[in-house]
Amino acid sequence: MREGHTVEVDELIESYLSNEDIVYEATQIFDALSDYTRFQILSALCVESKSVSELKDICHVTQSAISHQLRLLRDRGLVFARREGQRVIYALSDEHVATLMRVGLEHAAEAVSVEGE
Amino acid sequence: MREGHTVEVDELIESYLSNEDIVYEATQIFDALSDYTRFQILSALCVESKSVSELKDICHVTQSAISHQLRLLRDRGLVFARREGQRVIYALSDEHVATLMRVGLEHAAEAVSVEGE
DNA sequence: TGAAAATATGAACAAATGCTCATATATTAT
DNA sequence: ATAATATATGAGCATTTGTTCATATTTTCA
Repeated sequence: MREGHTVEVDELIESYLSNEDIVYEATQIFDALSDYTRFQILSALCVESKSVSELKDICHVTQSAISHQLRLLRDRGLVFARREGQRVIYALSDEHVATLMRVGLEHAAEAVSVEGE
Repeated sequence: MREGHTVEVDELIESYLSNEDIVYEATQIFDALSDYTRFQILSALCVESKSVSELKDICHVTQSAISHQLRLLRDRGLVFARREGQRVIYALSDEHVATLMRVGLEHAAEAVSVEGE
């Protein structure tokens, strides 16, 4: 969309927009994706389920920081955990997350390439 | 996605994930959508371009608050402004925003309906 | 030119956020 | 039972965030 072109919004979507709870819930999922560490966690889980320590290695932050962020993601229903011996394995629990990340990354890739000249 | 089912991530997307700048840029667009006021602004602009005072009426916050948020959205390249007499008309400048909001709202609608029983 | 209307912006501040540190809990192996 | 490993969690803290208030800036109209 450029130069004054507007997007058609589905009727269904418009009905969602008038529902405060739904709008708030939507902002919550975007918030989950707005932090660098959480985004790394979720993108790692998009590829495959992983333990806390694996996620710690990927994200280069402390175990505590990972656990705190995983709790937030759990509370928001974006991931779920299952114990496997000493390890706790986390997995994505929402199919929309991968879609959002894909669209967000496509947007970002364009933005970065434009900015870099 | 449920019960251990994992999502296939496109090769292109995986290359994006290894680019720090792109990942950061992606978190920035999600951050833009993570605030209730900004989400209202962007969803209003999805339907049609609007002036600051129109947005103020829609979002039920002060003119100053709207202008501050519009500046943030402008700085991140999500909206652009054109003057029309005394008014300044804002419009979406990114086609991905509408897609993201649609997917986010679909997710939210499911989440809210599940929570509500 | 001067007043009114619309928008932008800087300072200040309370609230939220993400991290670290210390410590608790849970599981396995000795 | 005890130690070692993996994970969770509460408190504290520095930073960020979203808002309000006061004040600029811009445009129109009398």
